[in-house]
Amino acid sequence: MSVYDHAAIEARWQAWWLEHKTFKSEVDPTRPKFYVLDMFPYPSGDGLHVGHPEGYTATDILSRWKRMQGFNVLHPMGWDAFGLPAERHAVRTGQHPAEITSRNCDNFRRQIQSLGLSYDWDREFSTTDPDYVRWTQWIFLQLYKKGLAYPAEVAVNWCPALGTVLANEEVKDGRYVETGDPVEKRRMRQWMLKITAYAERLLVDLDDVDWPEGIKTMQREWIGRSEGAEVRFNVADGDSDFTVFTTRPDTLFGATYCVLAPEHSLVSRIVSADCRPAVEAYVQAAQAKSDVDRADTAREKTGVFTGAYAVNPVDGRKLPIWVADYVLGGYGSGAIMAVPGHDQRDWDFATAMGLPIVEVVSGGDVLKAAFTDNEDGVLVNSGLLDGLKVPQAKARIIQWLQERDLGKGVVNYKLRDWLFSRQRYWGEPFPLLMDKDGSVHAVPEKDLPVQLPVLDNYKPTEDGRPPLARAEEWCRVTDPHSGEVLFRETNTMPQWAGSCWYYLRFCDPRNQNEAWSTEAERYWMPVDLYVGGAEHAVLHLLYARFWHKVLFDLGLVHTREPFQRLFNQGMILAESYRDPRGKYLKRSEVEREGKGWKVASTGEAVEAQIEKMSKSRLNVVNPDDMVRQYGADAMRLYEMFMGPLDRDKPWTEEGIRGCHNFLRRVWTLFTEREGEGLSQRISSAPATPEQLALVHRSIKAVSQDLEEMKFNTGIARLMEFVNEVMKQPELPREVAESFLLLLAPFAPHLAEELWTLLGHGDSLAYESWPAWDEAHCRVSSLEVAVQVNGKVRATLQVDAGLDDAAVLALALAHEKVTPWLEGKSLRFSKRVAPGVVSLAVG
RNA sequence: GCCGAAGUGGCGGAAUGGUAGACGCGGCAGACUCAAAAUCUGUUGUCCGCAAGGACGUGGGGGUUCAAGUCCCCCCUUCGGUACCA
Repeated sequence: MSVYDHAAIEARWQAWWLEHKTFKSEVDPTRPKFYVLDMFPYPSGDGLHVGHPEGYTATDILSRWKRMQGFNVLHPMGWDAFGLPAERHAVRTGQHPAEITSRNCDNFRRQIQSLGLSYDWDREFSTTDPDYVRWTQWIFLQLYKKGLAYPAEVAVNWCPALGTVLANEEVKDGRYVETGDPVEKRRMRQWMLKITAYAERLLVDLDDVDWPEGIKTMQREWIGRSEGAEVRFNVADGDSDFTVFTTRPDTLFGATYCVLAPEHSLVSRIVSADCRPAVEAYVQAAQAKSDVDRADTAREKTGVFTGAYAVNPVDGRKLPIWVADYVLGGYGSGAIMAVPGHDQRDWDFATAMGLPIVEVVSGGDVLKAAFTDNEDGVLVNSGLLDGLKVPQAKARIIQWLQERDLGKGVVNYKLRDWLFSRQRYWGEPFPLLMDKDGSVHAVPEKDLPVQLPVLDNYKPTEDGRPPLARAEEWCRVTDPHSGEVLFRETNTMPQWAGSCWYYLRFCDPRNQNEAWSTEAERYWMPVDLYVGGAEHAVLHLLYARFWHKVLFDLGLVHTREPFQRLFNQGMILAESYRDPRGKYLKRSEVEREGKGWKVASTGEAVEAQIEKMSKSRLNVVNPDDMVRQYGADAMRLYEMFMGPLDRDKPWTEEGIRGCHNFLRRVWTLFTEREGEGLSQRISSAPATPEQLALVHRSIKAVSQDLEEMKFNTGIARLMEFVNEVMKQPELPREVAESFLLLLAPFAPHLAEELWTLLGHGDSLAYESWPAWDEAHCRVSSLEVAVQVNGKVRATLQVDAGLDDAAVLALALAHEKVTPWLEGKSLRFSKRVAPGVVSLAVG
């Protein structure tokens, strides 16, 4: 008997697939398409860890399965290769980021190919390829021409540690989400994309995609639509006014003061002389306050009176105007009317400052807390609104305001425009030129791509301008027509740019004349299944949807949404070990001691915990090691066998060993005999009814599990099949072949090898997926459990053809059942399922 | 605080309202072996019992049902997301 030599088998088939371009796909209108896409990786210098291939394996299994079902499968892979790590490396070493990137891509490709993933490698590209950058810039120009890209002097999130600005979405609690570096506010001229123009469609079209509800909810909350009204307030004894946004215009009679955000432009104009020092101090302090501090909702509310009053448009009452930082400058109009009776924040503020609280919606006790019910509450103390319920009162007052031109119903969004420029080197240059007056000129499309200049230093300039400003020659361009000297934009695009449209380029990646052909886009799009981590729930997925909608409006794509179905795989976790001082230890430095762990060299007790894999925790598992020891097929199998794809799961080496054992059992099943070749167990005899039942049930179960992406239970079915046939002396050829086809998507190398051993000359990649026949799934006899008052008291073996009445009679007469019925009256008796009889006595 | 997901053996996990724990890991026993490893076979929720068998058991508490891990109500814990958005 030969041994299962996974290394040789896997090398042979990987070479065969590459050489024969087995997984090359082309537009073919005669066949149905299936576009299955992985979120492409940033090729870091560390290479893959075993978390990456989880999603890749799942999509690969589906790709292989869909091919066997006759689909024309588009399954591409590429590299999201612009980004900061390569740039930092370049700053340190002086090497060009492109060199580093290209090395990393080679490594990622090697690792991915070593897993036998069936990508169409003819479609591979990197977002940093000039050929790709050209079209990224081209799309940017389309946005620019539509007025969706504009420069603005804005308060930005400046990260001193990185020397660049960040998008709102990249900052949380005043820190950069990736590194935790603090972020501060600065005013700078930046390029913005008008994503807010698409807020409503980005929200509404979520209804039409098959995404996890959680992700949809996160996007909806990020967009943050709220319906309300804008109301204009005049400042008493002056000629200025300001507008507030409120979702509760019905409570207008309950407003007892107004608040302006510290940033509000009106503050300095209306402040009274005696209040001015206090207000100016407060505004300054608010500006100096870090985002971390301002984001702290638990802290006491603060604010100062301006000395000015606003006039409530509904009743002419004078309301004091305050400045407080609980009102945000960037949302709505940066000003509110405060209704402490019915808004908890206003209530807190009013209580702290001794401002009056008035009840205008009955149902609560506004002395104790704000009453915020907005459905059944009835308006009081509100003139024309008295007696109305909240929804009716809202409609009524909006109408009243509109008739008098004092306000109007509006919809507001939390979503802000997308800050789209970065002060970095390793990104796409903007295809834009500035003249002396500061007017912007688009680079003609024929001159794209605008390539990055070569620099000898990738740091920002001494005076804080982006690295591209170092390339003085590159920056100066002479207009061929006017002879005028123009200056290039020295900001670059954020890393999100490249990933906003790569799924479209994959449809037609070698097109030299356009970003993609209509033919390819119409055939392949939309992406039928998109698999990746949930960490991109808002950022990438919102940005890509935005670009896609712009492209849709331009007639360049034919679907409203790019990703029809989205699936988020869970995280792969791993055990990590810390000594009593909290220092992390490698797996090789610790050993088992009873139920716990100890340091191998010193015997000191060690704390073990399951955590996210990371370099700093010393618990990263490298797929190269796993492939070497157990093989790519075992690696793939284990990634899927660990548990449901969407859950977080801990990696254990025992687990992958188990999957390796299973594959070795399969190998043994087919090859066990003296010498080489096929096992004598494989027979030409026809399958018995029992064998047919086994194989047809397996086909059915595996097919249904694949349909639902339940890979773990699908693999369990394959294991059950092998456990069963291992007990039998013969394995009919037809049964063996069906099994190999079921195994093929999961463990393709071994399946190919054994397929060949059975005498087939070609790859099984395009063999038909086996079909099951319900008639064969049936068995001649089955077990029936008999429950008495919900507890199983007996099981009987009955002929499958027996009718319910007969089975019931057998159950009632069974010797283990009768004692439970004695002296009781039968209240319920029924065969409630093929395998269950339920009896109730009392 | 709010939104979302999840709590099942020693571990990863399985289970259209119908025999809880499939499948795998780990453990135990046996076969093979001079021996070990590998492999194969059996066994393995907990408690009581020699056994037959019984009781208990899916985070906790109620409820619906002939029947609840699954459906309903309340609560606890963990993990993600979000946070003064008027």
